[in-house]
Amino acid sequence: MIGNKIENRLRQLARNILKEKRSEIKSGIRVFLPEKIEYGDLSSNFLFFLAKFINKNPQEIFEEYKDKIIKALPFIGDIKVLNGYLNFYLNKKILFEFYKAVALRKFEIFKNNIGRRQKFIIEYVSANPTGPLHLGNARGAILGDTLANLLKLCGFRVTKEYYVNDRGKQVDILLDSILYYLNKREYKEEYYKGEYIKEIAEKFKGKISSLTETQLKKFIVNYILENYIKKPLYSFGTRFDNFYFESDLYKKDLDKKILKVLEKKNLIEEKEGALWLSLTKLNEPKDEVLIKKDGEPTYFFSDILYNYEKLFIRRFKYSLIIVASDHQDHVRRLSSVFEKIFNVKERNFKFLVYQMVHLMKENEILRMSKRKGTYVTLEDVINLVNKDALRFYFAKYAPENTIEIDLDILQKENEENPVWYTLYTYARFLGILRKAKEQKFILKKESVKTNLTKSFNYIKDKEEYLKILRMMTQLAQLIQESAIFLRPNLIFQYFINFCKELNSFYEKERILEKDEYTKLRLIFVLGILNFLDFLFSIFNIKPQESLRYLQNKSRNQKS
RNA sequence: GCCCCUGUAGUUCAAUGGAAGAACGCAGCCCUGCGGAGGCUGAAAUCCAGGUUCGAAUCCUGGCAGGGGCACCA
Repeated sequence: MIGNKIENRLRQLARNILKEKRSEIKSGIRVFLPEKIEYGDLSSNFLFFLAKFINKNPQEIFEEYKDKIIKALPFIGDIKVLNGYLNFYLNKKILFEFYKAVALRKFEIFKNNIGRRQKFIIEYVSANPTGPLHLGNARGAILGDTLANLLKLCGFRVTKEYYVNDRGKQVDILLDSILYYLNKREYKEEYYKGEYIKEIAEKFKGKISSLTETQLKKFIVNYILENYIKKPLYSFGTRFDNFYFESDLYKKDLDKKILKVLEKKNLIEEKEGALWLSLTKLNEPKDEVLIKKDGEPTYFFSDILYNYEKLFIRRFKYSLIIVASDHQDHVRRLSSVFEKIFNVKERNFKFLVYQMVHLMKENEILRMSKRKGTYVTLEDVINLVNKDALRFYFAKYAPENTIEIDLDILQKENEENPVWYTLYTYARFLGILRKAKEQKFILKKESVKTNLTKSFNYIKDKEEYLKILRMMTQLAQLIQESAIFLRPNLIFQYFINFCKELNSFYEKERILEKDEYTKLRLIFVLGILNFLDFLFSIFNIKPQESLRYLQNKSRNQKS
């Protein structure tokens, strides 16, 4: 990736100039995307960094080392200084590489290799199999999907996993809730309510007497997993590589092994009939129960086993767990366990805590609770609004921000939702190809290949065309940045800005003209459409060929 | 009480210590058009007070305001 190449060369040059400060150079000198494309295709803080150690301002430093900088970066193109930034403009050779790539759908050009084929497990959603998924889970799903896609583009071997808590007290309560419905239990406040309990009770009514409780629980959990979790996830566009069951952790004596390890480290204590992990010895505010006095392991203990299994048995080099902020403290303690007891480095065991999704109703937060049966399921919401609209709506937010959506507004969401803008842009450019076809301009793959160079030579000095192409090249850098910082919302921002440029281009430049260059311009359009396909795919969205869906949606709104 | 997250145009959001950027709304302009559900132009913002820094929306300290968490639940 070109940004990394520049970064390495600049760091090398800094080492030559400064003759020391090695560690600071590595983290201090960076290449990044400039605020505006007018500033360049890529930028660096190189001069600011040197200014710290050399008593001169960035401009003077540039004058002094200009030749060396140019010599270090012979492959790049123009190098300019503005406001102390070093700005790079890619040369035509590099631009042509990108041009060729998008026209021929060779999206590898946007990849990088910081992952070096290492195994990366990303765990997300992982909602309890005690009821339907709700809207908040969808935020985790879109974050996980998008980050998984980005990490793959960075060369990691990614496994997407859903952890199923199929044992423990909540599952016991689930079974009791169903038995209560069938008049086999006394009422308790804690029982789950909601239509699905009735449905499952009716479904399993006949089998109750012939099955053990353990078997029943297994059936029920699987039923919920299939119908109330996997099904809405699939229609939302989320696929997992693996569903890992908590109960499987206790089949290989891993629990005994881990307990022994902890005992050896003198971190186990018996208090009030339960087995405790002495986290206070590791400077944590409180201890944690591992085995309850009834002999059952806690969720926390299972999580230690589960993540130990990920890192040391399945040998994932990197683990990322995406959770909502109501798990923030749990996750912090877990991280502390792995760093302090198992010596796992922070960068190998990462967490992304995203803030809650609040459903607003008349300016008040609608509190969602599975037990009370007062929640809006993901399925309900994607029946109301287009799932891509919902995906895009969530994709806009940085993870650490709370999302507040009014259901009424979400229902009305049509042209106000940015996804319509991107789809509209796509449709406009697709319209050009369709019109071309009507006028007997048919682009064959062979013809694209043979005319690529001509097409590039035609567009390469035209400002409007060039701006679009240059923006496309920036995606390579952006993919790496948004993956490293776990911020898929950066891609969203870029997407909207890119569409804005496309519409501006569309107004200014005509493609289908009565001259001999139409074919050359059509190749450019083809590249744009391919590129948009690629952008949509990062969000697991497939662009639609027409906007008919949207028109129906607006009509529905009126009726 | 303790811990975590957030406070940016009228509104909803963005910005790894580096050049505050969009969308919706608002004002003006552009329809004999490759899809006007567009485009162009403009007005408009970093909660308050200190500090660190060549440089702070971003880091630190103290306020103020909102959200989340502090179970032998998951």
